[in-house]
Amino acid sequence: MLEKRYSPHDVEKGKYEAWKNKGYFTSGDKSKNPFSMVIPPPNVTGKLHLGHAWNTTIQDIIARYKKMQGYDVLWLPGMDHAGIATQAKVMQKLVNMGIDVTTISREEFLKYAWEWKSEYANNIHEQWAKMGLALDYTRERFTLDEGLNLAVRKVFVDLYNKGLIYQGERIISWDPVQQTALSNIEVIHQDDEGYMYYFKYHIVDSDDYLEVATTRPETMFGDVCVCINPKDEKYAKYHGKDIKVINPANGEAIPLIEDDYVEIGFGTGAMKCTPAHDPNDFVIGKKYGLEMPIIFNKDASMNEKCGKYQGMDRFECREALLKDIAAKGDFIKQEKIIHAVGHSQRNNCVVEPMLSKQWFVKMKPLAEEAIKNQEGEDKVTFVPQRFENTFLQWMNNIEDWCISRQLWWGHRIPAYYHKVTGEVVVSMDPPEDIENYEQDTDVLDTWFSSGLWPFSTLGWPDKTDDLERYFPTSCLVTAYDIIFFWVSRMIFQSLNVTHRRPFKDVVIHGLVRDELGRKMSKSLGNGVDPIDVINEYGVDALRYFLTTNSTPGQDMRYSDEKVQSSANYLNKIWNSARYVLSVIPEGFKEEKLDLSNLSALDKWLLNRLMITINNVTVNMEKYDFNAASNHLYNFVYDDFCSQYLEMSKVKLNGDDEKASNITRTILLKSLRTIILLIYPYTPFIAEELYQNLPSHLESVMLESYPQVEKEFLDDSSDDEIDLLFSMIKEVRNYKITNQLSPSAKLGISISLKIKVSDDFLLYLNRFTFSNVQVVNDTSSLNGDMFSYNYGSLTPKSLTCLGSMEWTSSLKEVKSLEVKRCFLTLISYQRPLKKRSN
RNA sequence: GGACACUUAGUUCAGCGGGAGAACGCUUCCUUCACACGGAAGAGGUCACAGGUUCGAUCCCUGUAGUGUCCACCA
Repeated sequence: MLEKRYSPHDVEKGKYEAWKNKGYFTSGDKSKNPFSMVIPPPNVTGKLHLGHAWNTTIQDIIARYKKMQGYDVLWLPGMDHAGIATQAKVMQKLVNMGIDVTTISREEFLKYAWEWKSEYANNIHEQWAKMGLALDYTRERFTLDEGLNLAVRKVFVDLYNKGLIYQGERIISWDPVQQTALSNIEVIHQDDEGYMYYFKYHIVDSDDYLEVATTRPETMFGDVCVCINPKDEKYAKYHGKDIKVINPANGEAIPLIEDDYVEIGFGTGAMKCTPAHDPNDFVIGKKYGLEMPIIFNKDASMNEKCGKYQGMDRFECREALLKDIAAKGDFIKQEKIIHAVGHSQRNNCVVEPMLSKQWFVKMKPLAEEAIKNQEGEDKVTFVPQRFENTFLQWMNNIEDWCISRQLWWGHRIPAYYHKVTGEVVVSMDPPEDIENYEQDTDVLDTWFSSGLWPFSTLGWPDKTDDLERYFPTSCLVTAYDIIFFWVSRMIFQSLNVTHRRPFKDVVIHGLVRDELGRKMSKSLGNGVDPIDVINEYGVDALRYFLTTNSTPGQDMRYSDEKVQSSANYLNKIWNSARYVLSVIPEGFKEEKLDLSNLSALDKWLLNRLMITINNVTVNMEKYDFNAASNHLYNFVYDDFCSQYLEMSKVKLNGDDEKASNITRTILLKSLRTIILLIYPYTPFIAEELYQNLPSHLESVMLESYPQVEKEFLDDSSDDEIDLLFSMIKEVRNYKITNQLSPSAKLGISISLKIKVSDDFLLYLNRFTFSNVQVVNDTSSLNGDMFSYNYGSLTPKSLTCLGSMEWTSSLKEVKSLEVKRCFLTLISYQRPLKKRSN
């Protein structure tokens, strides 16, 4: 027997372990068609947040739904080593432990990092369990495990041999805090307040000077020339002459170069050129074969090329330099500006463009392949579709990908340098005479290995059964903010390596924001811990809230009230189940239902039920969980609880045994269907209620998804039932607006223009507390006319369905003066479309 | 500078060529035996603005304004 109140924590207890131990999460039933997903591997850096909860719940719904549909579902779990983020956290931890991280060896550090990993992996496992995720743990992977390392090495070597990976000296974004190179998309451009500083660059052997502006005066130590446009009339007197100017930072004479690159009329028209610290200047430097002095140390302090400023932090140096130049009279002015400044995605420090030797992936050929693939049969379907544009736009404008990182935590680059000759060997395995070589000390960008995730986790490069069976995967679920980082990389890596798309569908969702619509962040302290929400409202309520409160691809606001409201809905289902089960006697035999033995109300309800199954299924197939759940919600509240369930009491209290048993059968059938339809969203309460059904399997997880039974798609009773509900509502409204008690007894005469069943009067009397009589001729009645419409289409289909008269035989009424009146019910036929979609 | 999204009830959001909806909040009534985490009946919206297409537009098109996000090397 169910408790009166739905108590989530009692319901949740023990179920996850039971499912898991029974092996319900394990894939591999070869008698079924496969359906596969890989989880977006969370970083092993911390706790899972609401975004993870949302992301994984969507996948869990899909997994459970597909399982019910008879698929062999593989949902593969795993975690990401998250190079920079994890290394930073582990380093911090070591500092806190009092360990000197400046002297620690690579091996020692990695030992600590692996300890960290196993600790955080545990946390994540616990959270997955709390969320109720049907993950196949027998296939769990880690982006840094041995199998994946093999895949990474293979891909690296293949790309290198194809000429798609190269080592080169180029301007990259340098993170001076982590002291590593970053890829372009790991740099976030923020509009920061800054200054444009104007300086005098004196012309050698002249009193004249050029006015040159910069936002980064400290880079002047790396200036190798000043550029003007050869057509700029402002500088006509310098054209074609061999002129040198004095760099006010260090007094060195540098050439004045004329190049079209400089835009006439922009700024002062004269541009300082620092090839090692600016991507544009780098191009000019290359063009003219200029020197490219690097002026920063790895931590972005000034190096030995900066004279007395050596050792200063770059920003300190800026201030000091400004003062010194001003003292010499060569500082003209400064203007406040707002400009885009690159920050590290990980630690928000200002990144420094810097010339550096790194490994790159040549992107053009890979991008072209990915773009072309979207035109063919094997394309990746984006849901919602508009995100395909986001993807294509990025692929169309992509630059080469810097993949080397100056870190320890990651896949080490399989390149070996000969100690004597300097020869570079790139190979899966170390050279046989390894003692003569040194392996590259860098590791790969984390996203390089996660880009292989959909096939590396299935055993690639080996031709495994899993790979054969589950790849390409069916579906991938992720938020829009990592389309560039991950989705697109999986697509081009997969196409290049396996010549197949990595997944058929990619379902994109938004971000969770706080109640005020702000991003949740540590610095704002507005994050919500899913575990807290679960402790307060239960995991099913959280899951239901997360997956039913936004449109695909849109952001969502977290709201305690909405989680509460979800819990209330579950309580509603709980109590409707309690009622249904309470009216089913021990050993009850279900009646065989067919249209001939059903009442108008029964037919109406079953029709609604079938339409609901259809609507839910259609939307589940579209990954529109909000729409799907709304259809079920409306059925549960309106059709089932408010109408059928209330009215069932009339039959069940009557003496028609057969009719009662049919009613019981329909109640059970509806309840069972509701449980099965809600189950993918809220598996815990569904399992609990399911176990209380008179007949059931070992677990709801073994059930099949409800199917539309066409014989019950019958709307022939809809007019009668709609009329009945309308009349009841109208009478109740009449009582309230006339300040009558709800149970006031009215005498009502009605004249009906459609044929109704015997039950009609029975229900009307019972639910209006009235004594209704049918009259054929309304002309003898007098009183006020009320008009009531429901639905509408065209005036042509207007049908007069009935009218009723009130009589004032009242008891216990507040106002005894009740007018005699007619209530005329007018019906337009509703458009069929509205009923069935 | 490009691109995308958003603007609908007091609030948060669905919907989308023909009926304007949900949740929460609000009003009135009801503790009748599934549920007060409830029930019944309501109030509340020129669906941002302006044009256009259409028999008909909240929905399609164009433009305007505002909001948000992403992308972009301009000194």
